[in-house]
Amino acid sequence: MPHKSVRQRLPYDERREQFVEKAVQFFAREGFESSTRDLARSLGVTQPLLYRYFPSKEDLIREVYEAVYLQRWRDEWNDLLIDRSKSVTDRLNLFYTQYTDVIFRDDWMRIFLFSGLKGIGLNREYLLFIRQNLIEVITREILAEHHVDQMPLSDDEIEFGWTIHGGIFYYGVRLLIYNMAVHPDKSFVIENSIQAWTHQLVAIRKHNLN
Amino acid sequence: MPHKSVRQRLPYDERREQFVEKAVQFFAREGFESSTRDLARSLGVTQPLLYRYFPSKEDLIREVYEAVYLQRWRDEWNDLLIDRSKSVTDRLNLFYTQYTDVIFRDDWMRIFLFSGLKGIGLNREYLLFIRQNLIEVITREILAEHHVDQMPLSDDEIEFGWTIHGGIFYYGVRLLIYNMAVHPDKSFVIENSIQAWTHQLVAIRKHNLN
DNA sequence: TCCACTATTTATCAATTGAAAAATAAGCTG
DNA sequence: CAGCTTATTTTTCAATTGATAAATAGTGGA
Repeated sequence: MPHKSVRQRLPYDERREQFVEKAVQFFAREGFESSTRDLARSLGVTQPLLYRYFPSKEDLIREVYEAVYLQRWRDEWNDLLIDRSKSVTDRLNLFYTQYTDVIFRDDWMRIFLFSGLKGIGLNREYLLFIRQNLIEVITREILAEHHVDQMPLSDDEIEFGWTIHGGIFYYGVRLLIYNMAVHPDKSFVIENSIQAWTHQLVAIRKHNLN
Repeated sequence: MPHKSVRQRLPYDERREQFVEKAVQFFAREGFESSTRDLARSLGVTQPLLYRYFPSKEDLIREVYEAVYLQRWRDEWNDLLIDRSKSVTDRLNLFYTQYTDVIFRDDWMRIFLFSGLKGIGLNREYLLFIRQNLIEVITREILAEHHVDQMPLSDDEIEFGWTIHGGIFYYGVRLLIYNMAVHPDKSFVIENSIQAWTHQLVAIRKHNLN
């Protein structure tokens, strides 16, 4: 009974997608310094096959970044955040619940941190995106709801938004990177962060009005 | 004119200390996957010399962790945080100013994140230490100052402490890992975080008293 | 059924890696 | 100055790495 070398032959596009998808999980687990041989093994193919689809390891990694960062933001979130038929608190609760469902995953978190340490440009671009589409929008909406939106946003107010956002993000880091025993209820963290955000932000603005 | 091979001969302990110290900076800059040859070059010695002082690269890295984590906490901070001759706000301001002076450095931040991603045990130990010596202590002190310290600390209250602490920590991540344009005034972040901490913590306790 | 195309594997290379063994030289002690 | 100790370098190895070239085998079309 000869061992048939089961050679799975897939269409180009299908194989390529499969590679990127699995590479996300693999590199998140093992880090980007892991070998292409190990990656190929976890894919059930031989290592040179990777080079039919990606000219170099670096190119593959770039595709991994793009798959993680750029393809997981939902455009509907932009609309949700400025939907004034809901209270800001409701909007923020809804948004952060969904957003953390997406980013509080092992692959997202680890690749975000791995790529940050490697000094990848995509990382800074993503954070710039977050600033413009999250921090600034939310800050504006909170101030509007409290009728203190006569003046443009200040650096102080933006910075405090980052601080709160970072607090929520850090919950994911403790949970997924450090495997700590965090509060079992994610919504507790979100609700309190939002409450602190609105309260403290209004205090900052009123303080700076003088 | 022959090129004299300047062979610097140092006492064992001195050379060893030098190696660990410089290795901290090197690995923070280049990551732990960098070669021992590059490290040796940056030290001005040959690569096999490292193996006279550390049995393996892994052992050297472990010493780097210890140098970064364990040797930078100041015992006086434990006293400062419970010094009730000062207000909690003053204590926290003072503490976080000094603490962030220590950890908001390229080597500390990057090694903390690198080692976290590699799943090193030391990392979790450090966070346990932070919980006991920071989060819990601070939470207790805030509640005492507001005369609502009749009941023991709850998970809710601890978790919120982590959220605020994480917000401050994230400022360092944005500054040193992502090289972003953060608020130029570190003390602004600290002051607002402390204010949000005390305010929201008391709110949580009062809410849970019902 | 045969052929052409190409997805996949086998075989291989040069560079880099962590690590060990052997050779050398600095510096102390007498 | 002789001689011993050991810090440091030179030499070398086997394993692993990213990557390429050649060989092989599925698959669809004529």
